[in-house]
Amino acid sequence: MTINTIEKINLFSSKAENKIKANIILGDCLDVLKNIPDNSVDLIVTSPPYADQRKSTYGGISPDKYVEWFLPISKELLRVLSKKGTFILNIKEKVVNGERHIYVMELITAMRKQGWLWTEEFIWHKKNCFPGKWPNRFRDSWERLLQFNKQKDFNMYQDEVRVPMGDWAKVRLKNLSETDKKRDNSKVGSGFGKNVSNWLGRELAYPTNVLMMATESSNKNHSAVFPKELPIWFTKLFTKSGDTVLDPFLGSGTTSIAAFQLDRNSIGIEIQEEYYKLAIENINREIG
Amino acid sequence: MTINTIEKINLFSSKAENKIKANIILGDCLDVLKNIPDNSVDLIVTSPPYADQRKSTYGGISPDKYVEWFLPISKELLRVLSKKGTFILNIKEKVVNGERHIYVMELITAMRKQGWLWTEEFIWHKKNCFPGKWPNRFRDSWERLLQFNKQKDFNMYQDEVRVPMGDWAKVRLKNLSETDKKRDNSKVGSGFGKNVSNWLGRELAYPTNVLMMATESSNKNHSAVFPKELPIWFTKLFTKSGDTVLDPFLGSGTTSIAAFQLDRNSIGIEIQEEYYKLAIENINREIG
DNA sequence: GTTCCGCATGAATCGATAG
DNA sequence: ACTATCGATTCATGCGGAA
Repeated sequence: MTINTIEKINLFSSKAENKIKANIILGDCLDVLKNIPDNSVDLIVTSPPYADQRKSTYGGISPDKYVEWFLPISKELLRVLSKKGTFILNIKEKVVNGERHIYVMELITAMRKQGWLWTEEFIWHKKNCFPGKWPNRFRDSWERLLQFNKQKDFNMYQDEVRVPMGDWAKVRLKNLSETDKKRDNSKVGSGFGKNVSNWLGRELAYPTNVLMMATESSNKNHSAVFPKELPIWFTKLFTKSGDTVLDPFLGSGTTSIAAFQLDRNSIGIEIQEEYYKLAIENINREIG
Repeated sequence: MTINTIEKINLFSSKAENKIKANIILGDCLDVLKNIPDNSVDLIVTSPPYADQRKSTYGGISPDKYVEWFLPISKELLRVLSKKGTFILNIKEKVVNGERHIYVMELITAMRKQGWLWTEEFIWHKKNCFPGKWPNRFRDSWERLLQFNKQKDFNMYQDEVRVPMGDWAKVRLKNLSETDKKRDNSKVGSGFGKNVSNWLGRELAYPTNVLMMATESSNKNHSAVFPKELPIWFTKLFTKSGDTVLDPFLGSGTTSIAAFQLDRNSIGIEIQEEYYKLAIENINREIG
């Protein structure tokens, strides 16, 4: 197990420990998780390898064995999550033999038996989904974002993600992507809090449980399936500054970057060295 | 069991029997379905009463007994559906005790055991969802449109639902829905097939499995929960002219109207006399 | 005949109150 | 304690009336 820690001063903290730490860890998450204390994480956001994906890494989890593979991990996640914390699981069942496989439904059932509450199911509506054409199926342009909690009473900071009234997705995405480019050089970036301030004066509304976000395809080094807006949105919604965010399947580092920029501590675990290095590289680049 | 049949000549049919029939039937669908021959229906589109809804009618199906209540019906539906036919089930689980209930997942599992294939899950993204604010939950703005089939090889006419490409399409579609309503009395209406013909010359794209449609809210006589675009879309996608569409929970007649306008035969079953009469009224008004 | 504004209206959910 | 009912909350939409 190798740990790489990136630190910065949290200007807004009044605590003695006023540093924000991003820990990037190389290792199998099942092992690494066992070293994380109980109730110490405020938010878990992750997009685990899908069934039959990333074969080289996890030995090719077949759809039929997906639940069996994931349950020991979710058990550890349940342990490390704080009482009022939230677990967001990005997942989508694949088509097997012309039919949608039921491992996601089985997983929800099994996790409920483990003690998780299945609080909500958000939809990630991908505007630019994977192209293609099949005789009996249209392109799949949505994924599940399953919300699990330990108890009914969890932390939720709804005001942090309010959006202008009307067609919020369009306006928001447009502003966001434009600002995103400009902000590339600005070191102070804290998500798109800045943009929201531009909207003051307009009336704000609470969003719904459907998130319309485009996938990021323009990344040269690695195609981030998970757009940064996703962890940003959930981090703002379910944590406050100084909290800790965990991603047991970090990939190229998106979750950690989002957390770091929003002044949240983070723990990112990645089993593959190539991605581990890439994640460190990416997070260092993002903070300038 | 009372049957009301509305007929019209199918101008495009070359068959000897060139009439299109819309049968509206008053009765419990479980009884009525038993009189429908095997493999005689090409598409089933329905939106059954949700758990704990419409108590007066179905005796208030509790979420815990929902599967048990629905399975005998789905068994009949499996029998009457043609080999290459499709069953579209509109459903959404409600929140019970702070948690999403799992009766929908249990239903899918149980229907698979009955012999159904769970081919796909479309998302109906409702733009105007029910308002409200809660401390731990956002507004629910999507519903499931579960697609079931008898076999992997089913009829699907993808070209019938193609839409113009690009952002331009959005504007166009918006205008469309507004115009559509004004044209409520137009006798020729066959969904927005007419409009598609206006788009000839434009580049067309296949849609995805996310449908963005608003609920029709302020209908004077009775609010149709199911926007007409929904059965229109699925009827065009999964049937051809002269085929038969079935809705065992007809409500105010939306499915039958869509089928009739698209030159498909239809069977609509409704248990409540009030709705039955309303459906007949609505379909007669639609055809002028 | 247009466009603009105001209004009623929902496949809901939570928390409190009452039996 | 556990269930049943009720009020409060909130926003996209179509309709009707007015300029």
